[in-house]
Amino acid sequence: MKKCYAQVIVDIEAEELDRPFTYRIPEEMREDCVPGCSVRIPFGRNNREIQGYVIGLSDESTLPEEKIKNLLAVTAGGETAEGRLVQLAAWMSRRYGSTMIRAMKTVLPLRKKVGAVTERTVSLTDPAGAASLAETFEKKHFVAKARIVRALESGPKDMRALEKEAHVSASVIRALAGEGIVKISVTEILRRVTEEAEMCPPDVLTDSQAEVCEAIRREWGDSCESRGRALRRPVLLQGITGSGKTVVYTELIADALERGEQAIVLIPEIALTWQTVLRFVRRFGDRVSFLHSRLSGGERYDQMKAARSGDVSVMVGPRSALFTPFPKLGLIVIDEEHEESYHSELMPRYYAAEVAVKRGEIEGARVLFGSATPSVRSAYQVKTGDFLGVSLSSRFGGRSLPQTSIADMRSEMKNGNRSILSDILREKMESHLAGGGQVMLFLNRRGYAGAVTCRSCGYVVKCPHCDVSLTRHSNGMLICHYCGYETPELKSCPECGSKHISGITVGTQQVEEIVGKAFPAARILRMDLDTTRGKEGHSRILKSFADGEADILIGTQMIVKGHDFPRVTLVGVLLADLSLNESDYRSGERTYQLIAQAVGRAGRGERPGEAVIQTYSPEHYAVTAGAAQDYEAFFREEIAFRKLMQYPPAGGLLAIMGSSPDEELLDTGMQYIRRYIGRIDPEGKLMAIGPAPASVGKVRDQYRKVIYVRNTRKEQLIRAKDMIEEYIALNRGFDEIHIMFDFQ
DNA sequence: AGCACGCCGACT
DNA sequence: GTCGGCGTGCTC
Repeated sequence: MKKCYAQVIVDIEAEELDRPFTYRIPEEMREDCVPGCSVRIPFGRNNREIQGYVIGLSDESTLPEEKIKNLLAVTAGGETAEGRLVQLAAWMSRRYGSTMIRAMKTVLPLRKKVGAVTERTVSLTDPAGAASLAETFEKKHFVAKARIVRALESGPKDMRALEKEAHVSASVIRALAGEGIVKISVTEILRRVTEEAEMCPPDVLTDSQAEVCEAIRREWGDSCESRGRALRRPVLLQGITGSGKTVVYTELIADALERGEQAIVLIPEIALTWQTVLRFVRRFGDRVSFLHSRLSGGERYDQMKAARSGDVSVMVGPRSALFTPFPKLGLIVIDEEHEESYHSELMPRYYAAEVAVKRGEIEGARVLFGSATPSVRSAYQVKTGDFLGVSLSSRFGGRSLPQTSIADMRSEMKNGNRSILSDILREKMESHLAGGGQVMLFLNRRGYAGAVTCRSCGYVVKCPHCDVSLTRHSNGMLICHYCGYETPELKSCPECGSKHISGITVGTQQVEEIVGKAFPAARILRMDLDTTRGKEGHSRILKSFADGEADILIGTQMIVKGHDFPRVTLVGVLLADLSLNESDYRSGERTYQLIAQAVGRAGRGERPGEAVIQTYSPEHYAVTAGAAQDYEAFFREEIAFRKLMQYPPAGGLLAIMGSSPDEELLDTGMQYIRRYIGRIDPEGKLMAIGPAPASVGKVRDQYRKVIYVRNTRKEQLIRAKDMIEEYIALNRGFDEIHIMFDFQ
């Protein structure tokens, strides 16, 4: 049957209207009317013509036929920033399998909240004549107007406060404003950082920075004017920490501004990269604005409005800043592209890097990724030629990479050293501390939960089918989260027979105690969730360490990100390979990134740095390549593994995640889906595994199970997803089960 | 948000 | 009667 009704979101900023309205699609518009397009619609009693966006189509409607109006016209929707964002939302809802409404809410700036921040103030145009004015109103029995004037005699008032105080509705105040008796002024609540920051002239580029800029401009055809809105390849800029990626971003942003275009810069976490933000502000002044998690809904909304109106041209922020509605977006930069925070955990579970490429396509904007340790997925895109890869090789100021040594904890154990510090790390700490250098000890806590390893030989208990490590559950069973394989807990190591096989349990606190005993004279700072609680907790610790108030800093992930400590000469990575044990196909990638980042912290000042990596798997490529900061070597091994196992990016992976308070119901439902996949794919081309318990099997009394479907071709997976969705919609048995799809 | 509808006191 | 301010409710 022909789809003849459209669900339309109305382009009016009011909470009560933030829901779909049904319109009839005239015969001649049925072809053009697709989700994501914009339409002209009659709205309200007077049928005034306004803009709307189609979020879905349907064959029938529950509304009485006479209530439904016809669409007036269908337009492409690419003319306004909103129209293009709605197109993007339509793509996202297809790509990530969410509803269109969810995608729209992600993409469009949220509507202003009622009673949120004080924004409008009302004042009298002629305060002196207030008393007589009020009297004339009272004589005419204009009670509401008189009350307003009386209330304003004492001075300007906030609009909402005035409404309450004078017991009037907004319409009366607006009427008075229309007569010119009061003035409604919108208060500027945009936060400006410019005043705090001195403006700086453009950086002087090093040779290698200038070269990289030129290569990128050549690729995008920005040096010769004539390439128009052709599709431009995204660029992956690889540069080790300290090589000056930010300088390159700044240059290319300047290019965009010069063309009269705007730019978006995504950063992982504003608190951790405040320095980077300040650099943009120093260069571009009040043309820069930024988003962060502390902003209220209203403030966020105002930022977006400032972007649309052209008050700002550069938006810096976390992944949500990707949806800034600029009139002519010219460049999207994603800094530290490999960071986890670019994956959304809410529906739609989008991946910012991927959405950025799509937005670039829709807007005709250039896309630039930057990272010291690119995600395997982006590096793969460079290999296939979808991205251009460029790299900044030399470290700023010609400083050399740290010297690294790998400490094999298995032989330490054999030699009778059961401590968490290897002999070599202890020796190096002694000499560096004696030489006046600072030491950072990085405790890798990733994969801490559940993985079972042998302390003698480093053996990790893995699933025989999936090549990921098993997780220990409270019932004493070891379970694979990919295929559901189960085996009872081991009493001794199958490799060497040692009894020291268990989950590893070490915290920063224990490390602090041990280090304190070994180095009684050293001043030690510890940084983890316990010590950083409270306002500005962690920047305070980092600052005091940077100021030289301590000799040793001990911490988890948070100490290796983004901070510059020029006096650190030695970095120790404890339990470097712990993250290898995560039951996830990306564990090697995470391990490499953590090690490479930690090693990169050493020797950022004048003196050369050293790093010691303690590990149970000294021969693993993620460890050796991480120690050498050799991305190429890591990537070669990793991509071979992914290809062999058909994991992304070599193959597509679709996770079908089900949750329900009823475990049995959930299990039958997921089994049905599994069987249905078998039916639509009799040849077994879709490699489905599961259902298995999700990595966290139960959250707030909701049981969770997952089915993985793998295939080299993404389109196959999208098709399968669509069919499964239909199947679920048709079967009442799924009413009590919540199903989510996640493409990787 | 913005508009019409209807209530109600006041005035030709 | 009817004029006009003022609050309410609805928008496919």
